[in-house]
Amino acid sequence: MSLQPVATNDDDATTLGIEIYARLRRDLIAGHHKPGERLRFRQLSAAYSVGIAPLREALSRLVSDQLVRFEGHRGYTVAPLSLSDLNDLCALRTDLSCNALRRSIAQGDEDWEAEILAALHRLERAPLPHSVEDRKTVDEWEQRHDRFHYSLIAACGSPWLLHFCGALSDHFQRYRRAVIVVTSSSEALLKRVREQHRTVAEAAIARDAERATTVLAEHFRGSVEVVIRNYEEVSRSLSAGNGDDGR
Amino acid sequence: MSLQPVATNDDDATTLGIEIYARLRRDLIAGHHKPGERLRFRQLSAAYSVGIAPLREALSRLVSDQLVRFEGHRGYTVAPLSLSDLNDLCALRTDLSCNALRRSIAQGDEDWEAEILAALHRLERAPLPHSVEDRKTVDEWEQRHDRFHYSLIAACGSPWLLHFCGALSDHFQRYRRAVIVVTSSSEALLKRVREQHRTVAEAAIARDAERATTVLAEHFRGSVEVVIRNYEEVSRSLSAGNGDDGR
DNA sequence: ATGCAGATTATGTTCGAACATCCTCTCGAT
DNA sequence: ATCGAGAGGATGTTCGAACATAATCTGCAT
Repeated sequence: MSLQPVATNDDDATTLGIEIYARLRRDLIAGHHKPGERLRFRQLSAAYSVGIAPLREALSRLVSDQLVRFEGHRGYTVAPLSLSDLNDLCALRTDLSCNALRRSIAQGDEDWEAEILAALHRLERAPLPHSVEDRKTVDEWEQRHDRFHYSLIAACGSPWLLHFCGALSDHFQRYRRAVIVVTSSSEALLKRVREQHRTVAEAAIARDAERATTVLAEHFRGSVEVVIRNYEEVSRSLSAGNGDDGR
Repeated sequence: MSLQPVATNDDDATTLGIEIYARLRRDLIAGHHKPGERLRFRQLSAAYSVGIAPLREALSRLVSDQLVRFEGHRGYTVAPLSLSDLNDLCALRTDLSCNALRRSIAQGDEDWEAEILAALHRLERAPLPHSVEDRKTVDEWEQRHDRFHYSLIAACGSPWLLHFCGALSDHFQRYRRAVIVVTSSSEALLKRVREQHRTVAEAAIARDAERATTVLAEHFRGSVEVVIRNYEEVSRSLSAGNGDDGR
Protein backbone atom coordinates (compact mmCIF):
# COMPACT_ATOMS: atom_id res chain seq x y z
CA MET A 1 0.00 0.00 0.00
CA SER A 2 0.96 3.66 -0.10
CA LEU A 3 4.03 4.30 -2.19
CA GLN A 4 6.36 1.64 -3.38
CA PRO A 5 9.93 2.06 -2.29
CA VAL A 6 11.54 3.75 -5.26
CA ALA A 7 14.24 1.09 -5.52
CA THR A 8 13.94 -0.36 -8.99
CA ASN A 9 15.32 -3.59 -7.56
CA ASP A 10 17.62 -4.15 -10.48
CA ASP A 11 19.74 -6.24 -8.20
CA ASP A 12 18.33 -9.66 -8.73
CA ALA A 13 17.94 -11.31 -5.37
CA THR A 14 16.30 -13.92 -7.52
CA THR A 15 17.30 -17.51 -8.13
CA LEU A 16 16.39 -20.00 -10.79
CA GLY A 17 14.21 -21.75 -8.25
CA ILE A 18 12.19 -18.62 -7.59
CA GLU A 19 11.82 -17.83 -11.26
CA ILE A 20 10.71 -21.27 -12.27
CA TYR A 21 8.28 -21.33 -9.36
CA ALA A 22 6.64 -18.15 -10.58
CA ARG A 23 6.56 -19.35 -14.17
CA LEU A 24 5.17 -22.77 -13.33
CA ARG A 25 2.58 -21.23 -11.06
CA ARG A 26 1.40 -18.88 -13.77
CA ASP A 27 1.25 -21.67 -16.34
CA LEU A 28 -0.59 -23.97 -13.95
CA ILE A 29 -3.23 -21.35 -13.22
CA ALA A 30 -3.46 -20.42 -16.88
CA GLY A 31 -4.16 -24.06 -17.63
CA HIS A 32 -1.15 -24.72 -19.85
CA HIS A 33 -0.79 -28.08 -18.14
CA LYS A 34 -3.74 -30.45 -18.07
CA PRO A 35 -5.16 -31.46 -14.68
CA GLY A 36 -3.88 -34.86 -13.65
CA GLU A 37 -0.99 -34.67 -16.11
CA ARG A 38 2.33 -35.96 -14.93
CA LEU A 39 5.02 -33.36 -14.56
CA ARG A 40 8.16 -35.20 -15.60
CA PHE A 41 11.46 -33.66 -14.75
CA ARG A 42 13.19 -34.19 -18.06
CA GLN A 43 10.22 -32.83 -19.89
CA LEU A 44 9.91 -29.72 -17.71
CA SER A 45 13.66 -29.31 -17.68
CA ALA A 46 13.66 -29.12 -21.46
CA ALA A 47 10.55 -26.95 -21.72
CA TYR A 48 11.72 -24.35 -19.21
CA SER A 49 15.47 -24.71 -19.74
CA VAL A 50 16.34 -25.24 -16.08
CA GLY A 51 18.02 -27.99 -14.16
CA ILE A 52 16.29 -30.49 -11.97
CA ALA A 53 17.33 -28.95 -8.66
CA PRO A 54 15.44 -25.66 -9.17
CA LEU A 55 12.51 -27.63 -10.53
CA ARG A 56 12.19 -29.77 -7.41
CA GLU A 57 12.26 -26.63 -5.32
CA ALA A 58 9.49 -25.00 -7.33
CA LEU A 59 7.33 -28.12 -7.44
CA SER A 60 7.67 -28.61 -3.69
CA ARG A 61 6.28 -25.17 -3.05
CA LEU A 62 3.48 -25.77 -5.50
CA VAL A 63 2.50 -28.84 -3.49
CA SER A 64 1.90 -26.69 -0.43
CA ASP A 65 0.02 -24.29 -2.70
CA GLN A 66 -2.21 -27.23 -3.65
CA LEU A 67 -1.55 -26.66 -7.32
CA VAL A 68 0.34 -29.90 -7.80
CA ARG A 69 0.20 -33.27 -6.10
CA PHE A 70 3.11 -35.43 -5.14
CA GLU A 71 3.50 -39.10 -4.50
CA GLY A 72 6.84 -40.41 -3.34
CA HIS A 73 8.83 -42.13 -6.08
CA ARG A 74 5.99 -41.56 -8.49
CA GLY A 75 6.58 -37.91 -9.18
CA TYR A 76 4.49 -34.79 -9.40
CA THR A 77 1.16 -34.38 -11.15
CA VAL A 78 -1.02 -31.38 -11.87
CA ALA A 79 -3.73 -31.10 -9.23
CA PRO A 80 -7.01 -32.43 -10.59
CA LEU A 81 -10.19 -30.41 -10.99
CA SER A 82 -13.49 -31.56 -9.58
CA LEU A 83 -16.95 -30.17 -9.26
CA SER A 84 -16.99 -30.63 -5.51
CA ASP A 85 -13.70 -28.79 -5.14
CA LEU A 86 -15.04 -26.01 -7.33
CA ASN A 87 -18.15 -25.65 -5.20
CA ASP A 88 -16.18 -25.71 -1.98
CA LEU A 89 -13.72 -23.18 -3.33
CA CYS A 90 -16.38 -20.75 -4.41
CA ALA A 91 -18.49 -20.94 -1.31
CA LEU A 92 -15.52 -20.18 0.88
CA ARG A 93 -14.21 -17.49 -1.43
CA THR A 94 -17.52 -15.67 -1.33
CA ASP A 95 -17.55 -15.96 2.42
CA LEU A 96 -14.01 -14.76 2.97
CA SER A 97 -14.02 -12.06 0.33
CA CYS A 98 -17.21 -10.51 1.62
CA ASN A 99 -15.79 -10.65 5.10
CA ALA A 100 -12.62 -8.93 3.92
CA LEU A 101 -14.58 -6.38 1.96
CA ARG A 102 -16.59 -5.50 5.02
CA ARG A 103 -13.43 -4.95 7.01
CA SER A 104 -11.90 -2.91 4.21
CA ILE A 105 -14.92 -0.67 4.08
CA ALA A 106 -14.65 -0.15 7.82
CA GLN A 107 -10.96 0.64 7.79
CA GLY A 108 -9.92 1.74 4.30
CA ASP A 109 -8.38 5.15 3.81
CA GLU A 110 -8.24 7.43 0.79
CA ASP A 111 -5.38 5.53 -0.77
CA TRP A 112 -7.52 2.43 -0.65
CA GLU A 113 -10.34 4.28 -2.40
CA ALA A 114 -7.97 5.67 -4.99
CA GLU A 115 -6.50 2.26 -5.70
CA ILE A 116 -9.95 0.78 -6.27
CA LEU A 117 -10.79 3.45 -8.79
CA ALA A 118 -7.45 3.03 -10.53
CA ALA A 119 -7.81 -0.74 -10.70
CA LEU A 120 -11.39 -0.46 -11.92
CA HIS A 121 -10.33 1.94 -14.63
CA ARG A 122 -7.56 -0.33 -15.80
CA LEU A 123 -9.94 -3.29 -15.80
CA GLU A 124 -12.56 -1.48 -17.85
CA ARG A 125 -9.91 -0.35 -20.31
CA ALA A 126 -8.46 -3.84 -20.72
CA PRO A 127 -9.12 -5.18 -24.21
CA LEU A 128 -11.31 -8.25 -24.26
CA PRO A 129 -9.75 -11.31 -25.89
CA HIS A 130 -11.38 -12.42 -29.13
CA SER A 131 -10.52 -16.02 -28.42
CA VAL A 132 -8.95 -18.05 -25.65
CA GLU A 133 -5.98 -18.62 -27.95
CA ASP A 134 -5.03 -15.01 -27.51
CA ARG A 135 -3.01 -15.74 -24.41
CA LYS A 136 -1.45 -12.38 -24.00
CA THR A 137 -4.75 -10.54 -23.92
CA VAL A 138 -6.30 -13.14 -21.62
CA ASP A 139 -3.34 -12.93 -19.26
CA GLU A 140 -3.52 -9.16 -19.19
CA TRP A 141 -7.26 -9.16 -18.54
CA GLU A 142 -6.96 -11.75 -15.78
CA GLN A 143 -4.22 -9.77 -14.12
CA ARG A 144 -6.25 -6.58 -14.10
CA HIS A 145 -9.32 -8.44 -12.91
CA ASP A 146 -7.33 -9.99 -10.07
CA ARG A 147 -5.88 -6.68 -9.15
CA PHE A 148 -9.29 -5.05 -9.00
CA HIS A 149 -10.67 -7.70 -6.69
CA TYR A 150 -7.55 -7.46 -4.59
CA SER A 151 -7.86 -3.69 -4.33
CA LEU A 152 -11.33 -4.04 -2.86
CA ILE A 153 -10.18 -6.10 0.09
CA ALA A 154 -6.63 -4.77 0.40
CA ALA A 155 -7.49 -2.58 3.38
CA CYS A 156 -9.03 -5.35 5.47
CA GLY A 157 -6.00 -5.26 7.73
CA SER A 158 -5.56 -9.02 7.88
CA PRO A 159 -2.57 -10.48 6.03
CA TRP A 160 -3.84 -13.99 6.69
CA LEU A 161 -7.25 -13.25 5.25
CA LEU A 162 -5.65 -11.66 2.20
CA HIS A 163 -3.43 -14.67 1.78
CA PHE A 164 -6.33 -17.10 1.88
CA CYS A 165 -8.42 -14.96 -0.46
CA GLY A 166 -5.49 -14.88 -2.85
CA ALA A 167 -5.11 -18.64 -2.79
CA LEU A 168 -8.81 -19.20 -3.41
CA SER A 169 -8.84 -16.60 -6.14
CA ASP A 170 -5.90 -18.28 -7.89
CA HIS A 171 -7.58 -21.66 -7.76
CA PHE A 172 -10.84 -20.26 -9.01
CA GLN A 173 -9.03 -18.62 -11.88
CA ARG A 174 -7.62 -22.02 -12.78
CA TYR A 175 -11.10 -23.46 -13.07
CA ARG A 176 -12.32 -20.49 -15.01
CA ARG A 177 -9.52 -20.68 -17.55
CA ALA A 178 -9.54 -24.46 -17.81
CA VAL A 179 -13.21 -24.58 -18.46
CA ILE A 180 -14.12 -21.60 -20.53
CA VAL A 181 -12.87 -22.81 -23.85
CA VAL A 182 -15.12 -20.63 -25.91
CA THR A 183 -15.67 -16.96 -25.35
CA SER A 184 -19.19 -17.87 -24.53
CA SER A 185 -19.84 -14.58 -22.90
CA SER A 186 -22.96 -13.04 -24.23
CA GLU A 187 -23.01 -9.29 -24.55
CA ALA A 188 -25.63 -9.16 -21.78
CA LEU A 189 -23.48 -11.17 -19.38
CA LEU A 190 -20.45 -9.00 -20.02
CA LYS A 191 -22.46 -5.89 -19.40
CA ARG A 192 -23.83 -7.25 -16.15
CA VAL A 193 -20.38 -8.18 -14.92
CA ARG A 194 -19.04 -4.75 -15.77
CA GLU A 195 -21.90 -3.16 -13.90
CA GLN A 196 -21.30 -5.37 -10.89
CA HIS A 197 -17.67 -4.36 -10.78
CA ARG A 198 -18.58 -0.70 -10.97
CA THR A 199 -21.34 -1.03 -8.40
CA VAL A 200 -19.16 -2.84 -5.88
CA ALA A 201 -16.46 -0.21 -6.27
CA GLU A 202 -18.92 2.63 -5.81
CA ALA A 203 -20.64 1.04 -2.84
CA ALA A 204 -17.33 0.28 -1.20
CA ILE A 205 -16.11 3.83 -1.53
CA ALA A 206 -19.51 5.11 -0.35
CA ARG A 207 -18.94 2.85 2.69
CA ASP A 208 -22.16 1.01 1.99
CA ALA A 209 -21.05 -2.39 3.29
CA GLU A 210 -24.42 -4.04 2.86
CA ARG A 211 -24.76 -3.12 -0.76
CA ALA A 212 -21.13 -3.79 -1.59
CA THR A 213 -21.06 -7.28 -0.12
CA THR A 214 -24.44 -8.15 -1.61
CA VAL A 215 -23.34 -7.22 -5.08
CA LEU A 216 -19.96 -8.88 -4.66
CA ALA A 217 -21.64 -12.09 -3.57
CA GLU A 218 -23.96 -11.86 -6.56
CA HIS A 219 -20.99 -11.30 -8.80
CA PHE A 220 -19.29 -14.43 -7.46
CA ARG A 221 -22.46 -16.46 -7.70
CA GLY A 222 -22.85 -15.42 -11.33
CA SER A 223 -19.25 -16.29 -12.22
CA VAL A 224 -19.47 -19.63 -10.48
CA GLU A 225 -22.65 -20.53 -12.30
CA VAL A 226 -21.07 -19.81 -15.65
CA VAL A 227 -18.00 -21.81 -14.75
CA ILE A 228 -20.06 -24.74 -13.47
CA ARG A 229 -22.21 -24.74 -16.59
CA ASN A 230 -19.08 -24.83 -18.72
CA TYR A 231 -17.49 -27.42 -16.47
CA GLU A 232 -20.38 -29.80 -16.88
CA GLU A 233 -20.37 -29.26 -20.60
CA VAL A 234 -16.65 -29.89 -20.87
CA SER A 235 -16.65 -33.01 -18.71
CA ARG A 236 -19.68 -34.34 -20.58
CA SER A 237 -17.97 -33.89 -23.92
CA LEU A 238 -14.84 -35.48 -22.48
CA SER A 239 -16.59 -38.59 -21.22
CA ALA A 240 -18.51 -38.80 -24.50
CA GLY A 241 -15.42 -38.39 -26.66
CA ASN A 242 -13.41 -41.11 -24.95
CA GLY A 243 -13.39 -43.11 -21.78
CA ASP A 244 -10.46 -41.12 -20.50
CA ASP A 245 -11.37 -39.35 -17.32
CA GLY A 246 -8.10 -37.51 -17.17
CA ARG A 247 -6.15 -40.15 -15.29
CA MET B 1 -13.69 -39.88 8.95
CA SER B 2 -15.38 -43.25 9.02
CA LEU B 3 -12.96 -46.14 8.89
CA GLN B 4 -9.39 -45.86 7.82
CA PRO B 5 -8.46 -48.06 4.90
CA VAL B 6 -7.00 -51.12 6.56
CA ALA B 7 -3.77 -50.94 4.54
CA THR B 8 -0.99 -50.63 7.08
CA ASN B 9 1.06 -48.88 4.42
CA ASP B 10 4.24 -50.64 5.39
CA ASP B 11 5.49 -49.96 1.90
CA ASP B 12 7.24 -46.68 2.33
CA ALA B 13 6.19 -44.43 -0.49
CA THR B 14 8.21 -41.98 1.51
CA THR B 15 11.32 -40.09 0.58
CA LEU B 16 13.93 -38.28 2.60
CA GLY B 17 12.41 -35.02 1.45
CA ILE B 18 9.01 -35.93 2.84
CA GLU B 19 10.42 -37.14 6.12
CA ILE B 20 12.58 -34.14 6.74
CA TYR B 21 9.67 -31.89 5.85
CA ALA B 22 7.52 -33.50 8.50
CA ARG B 23 10.29 -33.41 11.08
CA LEU B 24 11.22 -29.81 10.41
CA ARG B 25 7.59 -28.78 10.49
CA ARG B 26 7.05 -30.41 13.85
CA ASP B 27 10.19 -28.87 15.28
CA LEU B 28 9.31 -25.45 13.92
CA ILE B 29 5.86 -25.55 15.50
CA ALA B 30 7.25 -26.96 18.72
CA GLY B 31 9.63 -24.02 18.85
CA HIS B 32 12.89 -25.95 18.69
CA HIS B 33 14.20 -23.28 16.36
CA LYS B 34 14.11 -19.66 17.45
CA PRO B 35 12.05 -17.22 15.38
CA GLY B 36 14.27 -15.25 13.02
CA GLU B 37 17.08 -17.77 13.34
CA ARG B 38 18.94 -18.59 10.19
CA LEU B 39 18.51 -22.13 8.95
CA ARG B 40 21.93 -22.96 7.54
CA PHE B 41 22.19 -25.97 5.33
CA ARG B 42 25.35 -27.43 6.80
CA GLN B 43 23.96 -27.02 10.27
CA LEU B 44 20.60 -28.64 9.46
CA SER B 45 22.30 -31.28 7.39
CA ALA B 46 24.35 -32.30 10.40
CA ALA B 47 21.49 -32.05 12.88
CA TYR B 48 19.05 -34.13 10.87
CA SER B 49 21.55 -36.33 9.03
CA VAL B 50 20.24 -35.61 5.55
CA GLY B 51 21.73 -34.15 2.43
CA ILE B 52 21.12 -30.69 1.11
CA ALA B 53 18.81 -31.72 -1.69
CA PRO B 54 16.04 -33.10 0.56
CA LEU B 55 16.52 -30.11 2.84
CA ARG B 56 15.90 -27.60 0.08
CA GLU B 57 12.77 -29.48 -0.86
CA ALA B 58 11.45 -29.43 2.70
CA LEU B 59 12.33 -25.79 3.29
CA SER B 60 10.68 -24.76 0.05
CA ARG B 61 7.40 -26.29 1.14
CA LEU B 62 7.71 -24.67 4.54
CA VAL B 63 7.99 -21.31 2.81
CA SER B 64 4.57 -21.81 1.26
CA ASP B 65 3.38 -22.91 4.70
CA GLN B 66 4.60 -19.56 6.04
CA LEU B 67 6.70 -21.27 8.66
CA VAL B 68 10.00 -20.18 7.19
CA ARG B 69 11.04 -17.19 5.15
CA PHE B 70 13.36 -17.18 2.19
CA GLU B 71 15.50 -14.53 0.59
CA GLY B 72 17.41 -15.37 -2.55
CA HIS B 73 21.11 -15.98 -1.96
CA ARG B 74 20.62 -15.21 1.70
CA GLY B 75 19.05 -18.46 2.75
CA TYR B 76 16.16 -19.54 4.87
CA THR B 77 15.16 -18.17 8.27
CA VAL B 78 12.54 -19.21 10.80
CA ALA B 79 9.43 -17.07 10.35
CA PRO B 80 9.38 -14.34 12.98
CA LEU B 81 6.69 -13.92 15.61
CA SER B 82 4.90 -10.64 16.12
CA LEU B 83 2.04 -9.40 18.18
CA SER B 84 0.18 -8.13 15.14
CA ASP B 85 0.51 -11.49 13.42
CA LEU B 86 -0.70 -13.21 16.56
CA ASN B 87 -3.76 -10.99 16.75
CA ASP B 88 -4.53 -11.42 13.08
CA LEU B 89 -4.09 -15.15 13.34
CA CYS B 90 -6.40 -15.52 16.29
CA ALA B 91 -9.14 -13.29 15.02
CA LEU B 92 -9.33 -15.21 11.79
CA ARG B 93 -9.05 -18.57 13.50
CA THR B 94 -11.98 -17.79 15.74
CA ASP B 95 -13.95 -16.65 12.74
CA LEU B 96 -13.19 -19.66 10.57
CA SER B 97 -13.39 -22.26 13.30
CA CYS B 98 -16.78 -21.05 14.48
CA ASN B 99 -17.94 -21.02 10.91
CA ALA B 100 -16.71 -24.58 10.43
CA LEU B 101 -18.22 -25.68 13.72
CA ARG B 102 -21.58 -24.30 12.67
CA ARG B 103 -21.42 -26.24 9.43
CA SER B 104 -20.32 -29.39 11.24
CA ILE B 105 -23.26 -29.13 13.60
CA ALA B 106 -25.57 -28.78 10.65
CA GLN B 107 -24.14 -31.72 8.74
CA GLY B 108 -22.30 -34.01 11.12
CA ASP B 109 -23.39 -37.61 11.45
CA GLU B 110 -23.05 -40.11 14.28
CA ASP B 111 -19.46 -40.91 13.41
CA TRP B 112 -18.68 -37.26 13.81
CA GLU B 113 -20.30 -37.21 17.25
CA ALA B 114 -18.48 -40.37 18.25
CA GLU B 115 -15.13 -38.97 17.14
CA ILE B 116 -15.66 -35.83 19.22
CA LEU B 117 -16.35 -37.87 22.32
CA ALA B 118 -13.36 -40.09 21.66
CA ALA B 119 -11.04 -37.14 21.09
CA LEU B 120 -12.38 -35.38 24.18
CA HIS B 121 -11.80 -38.46 26.27
CA ARG B 122 -8.24 -38.84 25.04
CA LEU B 123 -7.60 -35.15 25.70
CA GLU B 124 -8.94 -35.32 29.24
CA ARG B 125 -6.87 -38.41 29.92
CA ALA B 126 -3.68 -36.86 28.57
CA PRO B 127 -1.15 -36.31 31.35
CA LEU B 128 -0.30 -32.67 31.92
CA PRO B 129 3.38 -31.83 31.56
CA HIS B 130 5.11 -30.77 34.77
CA SER B 131 7.45 -28.51 32.86
CA VAL B 132 7.94 -27.34 29.31
CA GLU B 133 11.15 -29.34 29.23
CA ASP B 134 9.09 -32.49 29.23
CA ARG B 135 8.83 -32.49 25.47
CA LYS B 136 7.27 -35.86 25.04
CA THR B 137 4.36 -35.08 27.32
CA VAL B 138 3.88 -31.64 25.80
CA ASP B 139 3.93 -33.11 22.29
CA GLU B 140 1.40 -35.74 23.25
CA TRP B 141 -0.91 -33.22 24.89
CA GLU B 142 -0.69 -30.85 21.94
CA GLN B 143 -1.49 -33.64 19.55
CA ARG B 144 -4.57 -34.68 21.45
CA HIS B 145 -5.66 -31.08 21.84
CA ASP B 146 -5.28 -30.53 18.11
CA ARG B 147 -7.16 -33.66 17.35
CA PHE B 148 -10.04 -32.65 19.57
CA HIS B 149 -10.41 -29.26 17.92
CA TYR B 150 -10.13 -30.92 14.54
CA SER B 151 -12.83 -33.41 15.42
CA LEU B 152 -15.26 -30.61 16.18
CA ILE B 153 -15.06 -29.12 12.71
CA ALA B 154 -14.23 -32.27 10.77
CA ALA B 155 -17.77 -32.62 9.44
CA CYS B 156 -18.01 -29.11 8.02
CA GLY B 157 -17.77 -30.57 4.55
CA SER B 158 -15.26 -28.06 3.26
CA PRO B 159 -11.73 -29.32 2.64
CA TRP B 160 -10.53 -25.78 2.02
CA LEU B 161 -11.94 -24.51 5.26
CA LEU B 162 -10.37 -27.42 7.12
CA HIS B 163 -7.07 -26.72 5.46
CA PHE B 164 -7.10 -23.07 6.47
CA CYS B 165 -8.19 -23.86 10.01
CA GLY B 166 -5.36 -26.35 10.22
CA ALA B 167 -2.81 -23.82 9.05
CA LEU B 168 -4.00 -21.23 11.54
CA SER B 169 -4.11 -23.78 14.31
CA ASP B 170 -0.53 -24.82 13.60
CA HIS B 171 0.67 -21.24 13.65
CA PHE B 172 -1.18 -20.51 16.84
CA GLN B 173 0.35 -23.55 18.44
CA ARG B 174 3.76 -22.17 17.51
CA TYR B 175 3.02 -18.97 19.39
CA ARG B 176 1.64 -20.85 22.33
CA ARG B 177 4.66 -23.08 22.66
CA ALA B 178 7.18 -20.35 21.98
CA VAL B 179 5.74 -18.10 24.58
CA ILE B 180 4.56 -20.24 27.43
CA VAL B 181 7.91 -20.93 29.01
CA VAL B 182 6.53 -21.61 32.43
CA THR B 183 3.59 -23.80 33.19
CA SER B 184 1.89 -20.67 34.37
CA SER B 185 -1.47 -22.28 34.21
CA SER B 186 -3.30 -21.77 37.42
CA GLU B 187 -5.54 -24.56 38.60
CA ALA B 188 -8.55 -22.33 37.98
CA LEU B 189 -7.54 -21.65 34.39
CA LEU B 190 -7.00 -25.31 33.68
CA LYS B 191 -10.36 -26.16 35.09
CA ARG B 192 -12.08 -23.51 33.00
CA VAL B 193 -10.40 -24.73 29.82
CA ARG B 194 -11.40 -28.29 30.55
CA GLU B 195 -14.96 -27.19 31.10
CA GLN B 196 -14.97 -25.23 27.87
CA HIS B 197 -13.80 -28.27 25.94
CA ARG B 198 -16.49 -30.37 27.50
CA THR B 199 -19.19 -27.77 26.97
CA VAL B 200 -18.34 -27.24 23.31
CA ALA B 201 -18.41 -30.95 22.70
CA GLU B 202 -21.74 -31.37 24.45
CA ALA B 203 -23.33 -28.39 22.73
CA ALA B 204 -22.06 -29.56 19.35
CA ILE B 205 -23.51 -33.01 19.78
CA ALA B 206 -26.75 -31.50 21.07
CA ARG B 207 -26.75 -29.47 17.83
CA ASP B 208 -26.84 -26.23 19.79
CA ALA B 209 -24.86 -24.16 17.32
CA GLU B 210 -25.30 -20.89 19.18
CA ARG B 211 -23.99 -22.22 22.45
CA ALA B 212 -21.21 -24.25 20.86
CA THR B 213 -19.81 -21.38 18.83
CA THR B 214 -20.15 -18.95 21.72
CA VAL B 215 -18.18 -21.17 24.04
CA LEU B 216 -15.63 -22.02 21.37
CA ALA B 217 -15.07 -18.32 20.71
CA GLU B 218 -14.71 -17.74 24.44
CA HIS B 219 -12.24 -20.59 24.63
CA PHE B 220 -10.16 -19.05 21.86
CA ARG B 221 -10.34 -15.59 23.37
CA GLY B 222 -9.15 -16.98 26.68
CA SER B 223 -6.23 -18.85 25.13
CA VAL B 224 -5.21 -15.85 23.10
CA GLU B 225 -5.24 -13.62 26.13
CA VAL B 226 -2.96 -15.94 28.03
CA VAL B 227 -0.62 -16.20 25.08
CA ILE B 228 -0.57 -12.44 24.56
CA ARG B 229 0.11 -11.82 28.23
CA ASN B 230 3.00 -14.27 28.10
CA TYR B 231 4.17 -12.85 24.79
CA GLU B 232 4.44 -9.35 26.20
CA GLU B 233 6.22 -10.66 29.24
CA VAL B 234 8.69 -12.63 27.19
CA SER B 235 9.45 -9.82 24.76
CA ARG B 236 9.81 -7.38 27.65
CA SER B 237 12.29 -9.62 29.42
CA LEU B 238 14.10 -10.08 26.12
CA SER B 239 14.48 -6.38 25.42
CA ALA B 240 15.46 -5.83 29.06
CA GLY B 241 18.02 -8.64 29.08
CA ASN B 242 19.84 -7.50 25.95
CA GLY B 243 19.31 -5.23 22.98
CA ASP B 244 18.66 -8.19 20.76
CA ASP B 245 15.19 -8.01 19.32
CA GLY B 246 15.45 -11.38 17.70
CA ARG B 247 16.97 -10.24 14.43
C1' DA C 1 -3.46 -67.32 -26.12
C1' DT C 2 -2.56 -66.24 -21.04
C1' DG C 3 -0.09 -65.37 -17.08
C1' DC C 4 3.99 -64.85 -14.62
C1' DA C 5 9.23 -64.17 -13.80
C1' DG C 6 13.05 -61.87 -15.10
C1' DA C 7 15.30 -58.38 -17.60
C1' DT C 8 15.25 -53.81 -19.47
C1' DT C 9 14.10 -49.12 -19.61
C1' DA C 10 12.29 -44.95 -17.76
C1' DT C 11 11.89 -42.04 -13.98
C1' DG C 12 12.55 -40.13 -9.52
C1' DT C 13 16.00 -39.44 -5.62
C1' DT C 14 20.16 -38.28 -3.55
C1' DC C 15 24.82 -36.96 -3.22
C1' DG C 16 29.16 -34.46 -4.01
C1' DA C 17 31.56 -31.12 -6.41
C1' DA C 18 31.90 -26.75 -9.03
C1' DC C 19 30.23 -22.21 -9.16
C1' DA C 20 28.21 -17.65 -7.63
C1' DT C 21 27.00 -14.56 -4.23
C1' DC C 22 27.19 -12.47 0.12
C1' DC C 23 29.45 -11.23 4.41
C1' DT C 24 33.43 -9.96 7.15
C1' DC C 25 37.80 -8.57 8.06
C1' DT C 26 41.91 -6.16 6.89
C1' DC C 27 44.48 -2.45 5.30
C1' DG C 28 45.40 1.85 3.54
C1' DA C 29 44.03 6.64 2.34
C1' DT C 30 41.83 10.78 3.74
C1' DA D 1 39.32 7.97 13.58
C1' DT D 2 36.40 6.97 9.43
C1' DC D 3 35.46 5.33 5.28
C1' DG D 4 36.01 2.49 1.24
C1' DA D 5 38.32 -1.05 -1.66
C1' DG D 6 39.75 -5.50 -1.88
C1' DA D 7 40.86 -10.16 -0.24
C1' DG D 8 39.33 -14.20 2.01
C1' DG D 9 36.01 -17.19 3.97
C1' DA D 10 31.34 -18.71 4.60
C1' DT D 11 27.16 -19.80 2.58
C1' DG D 12 23.75 -20.53 -0.94
C1' DT D 13 22.90 -22.30 -5.80
C1' DT D 14 23.19 -25.30 -9.54
C1' DC D 15 24.66 -29.12 -12.17
C1' DG D 16 25.86 -33.87 -13.46
C1' DA D 17 26.46 -38.38 -12.16
C1' DA D 18 25.40 -42.41 -9.29
C1' DC D 19 21.77 -44.75 -7.10
C1' DA D 20 16.95 -46.57 -6.09
C1' DT D 21 12.51 -47.38 -7.33
C1' DA D 22 8.66 -47.98 -10.49
C1' DA D 23 6.90 -49.16 -15.08
C1' DT D 24 7.36 -51.74 -19.22
C1' DC D 25 8.69 -55.29 -22.13
C1' DT D 26 10.20 -60.07 -23.30
C1' DG D 27 10.02 -64.76 -23.42
C1' DC D 28 8.92 -69.03 -21.45
C1' DA D 29 5.68 -72.30 -19.34
C1' DT D 30 1.06 -73.70 -19.00
